[in-house]
Amino acid sequence: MSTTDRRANLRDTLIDLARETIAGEGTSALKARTLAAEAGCSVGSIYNVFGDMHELVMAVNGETFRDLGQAVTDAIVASAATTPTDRMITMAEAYLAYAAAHPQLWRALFDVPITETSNLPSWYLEALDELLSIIDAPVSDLFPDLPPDAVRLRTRALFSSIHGIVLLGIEERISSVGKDNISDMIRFIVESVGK
Amino acid sequence: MSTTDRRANLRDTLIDLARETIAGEGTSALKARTLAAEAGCSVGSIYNVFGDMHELVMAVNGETFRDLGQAVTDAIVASAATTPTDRMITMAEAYLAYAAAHPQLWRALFDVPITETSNLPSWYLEALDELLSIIDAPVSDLFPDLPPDAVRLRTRALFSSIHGIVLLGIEERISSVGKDNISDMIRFIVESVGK
DNA sequence: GTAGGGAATGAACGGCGTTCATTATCCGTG
DNA sequence: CACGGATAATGAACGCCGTTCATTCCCTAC
Repeated sequence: MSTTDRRANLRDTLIDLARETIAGEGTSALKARTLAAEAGCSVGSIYNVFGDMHELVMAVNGETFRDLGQAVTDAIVASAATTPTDRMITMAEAYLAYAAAHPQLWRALFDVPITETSNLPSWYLEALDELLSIIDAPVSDLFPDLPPDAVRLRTRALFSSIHGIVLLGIEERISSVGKDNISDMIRFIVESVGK
Repeated sequence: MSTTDRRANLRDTLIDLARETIAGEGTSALKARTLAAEAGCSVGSIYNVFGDMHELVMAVNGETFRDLGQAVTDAIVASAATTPTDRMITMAEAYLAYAAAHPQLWRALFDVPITETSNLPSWYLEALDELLSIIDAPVSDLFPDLPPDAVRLRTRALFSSIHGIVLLGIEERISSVGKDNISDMIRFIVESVGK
């Protein structure tokens, strides 16, 4: 095995272990020394692969984004939903299901520091853009006369709304709101938009 | 001045200084040593007043919550909005305005760790509850036949939606979405709900 | 076999929140 | 006023963190 291969191997190993830790105990539980011990390498080796720990989290997030997009797409393909509203509901429910199934990984997606948008990797905005473009389809069907920018604005509004409902819903799931309630809230908003 | 008074004074001083730091550079910029130097006391004294730094942030958040609620209430009182929909829009715009004016203080409200809901102070949930009860009024007017629980669920959905739009909108304000766009998204959602 | 260079190493650094033995201060009592 | 016990203030020290870098190791090309 060549040097390059081993390096790529270590990269994959680190990402896998990091994802496991994040999924189980959250981003803040990810420690360089612990990770190095788990991976069977030194702390320094981590920094030969990633510039810093944050970059590693972002690498995990990249894969999480792909998974999430796939989950939403799969849900649409698998469903028999026909009307734009039904399709939007299906997507939103898939989003909720993913967040509920992998709360810590999902949370890590939006835990990135936001001091400067410029230091967000470009693929990050592109990944979100891709997610939005999936939702564009039913929104566009719902408002066939609108130009693409206007459709995208409504898509953004809809996605942000669902995101907010899921976010606040999941965070205080003990207090009052159960998963059924979150579902009801999602349907209320989406159905309101879909006439 | 009695011991108790000075202690209360120190408490207020620390909260004020902490708010200044958080408002200017964010929660993560709040350091015990720096704060002690600014307040003219030792690091240990901070821990005589607050159990830990997190508790201090929560104290700041408590006042921020009051401010925010007041801002929303003031907006309603000042406006000539009559229809439920107009009143909801007024509230949502006030929420956006507050978040835009004090982004770091507003963000700190939702940066609390969420491992256990039980360790969230009860006044925290009550403060959010109070905010929701303000919004209940127009929602109840809009759906006069609904029982209080159902109204509250729709209120929650609406608030969460606006929150999500403001959250994602403010975070990437450089990239694409301007404040006007955020306003448009808010109106789109609220007006959809308001028929 | 060997020289060169990139990769691996882990001790060390600086910064953090938090603790706690020590010191200073207050206040009710004799 | 004097004194003693409780209470508050202090900041050095502790443990943990991410990150660095002088050193060592090992692979590869000649």
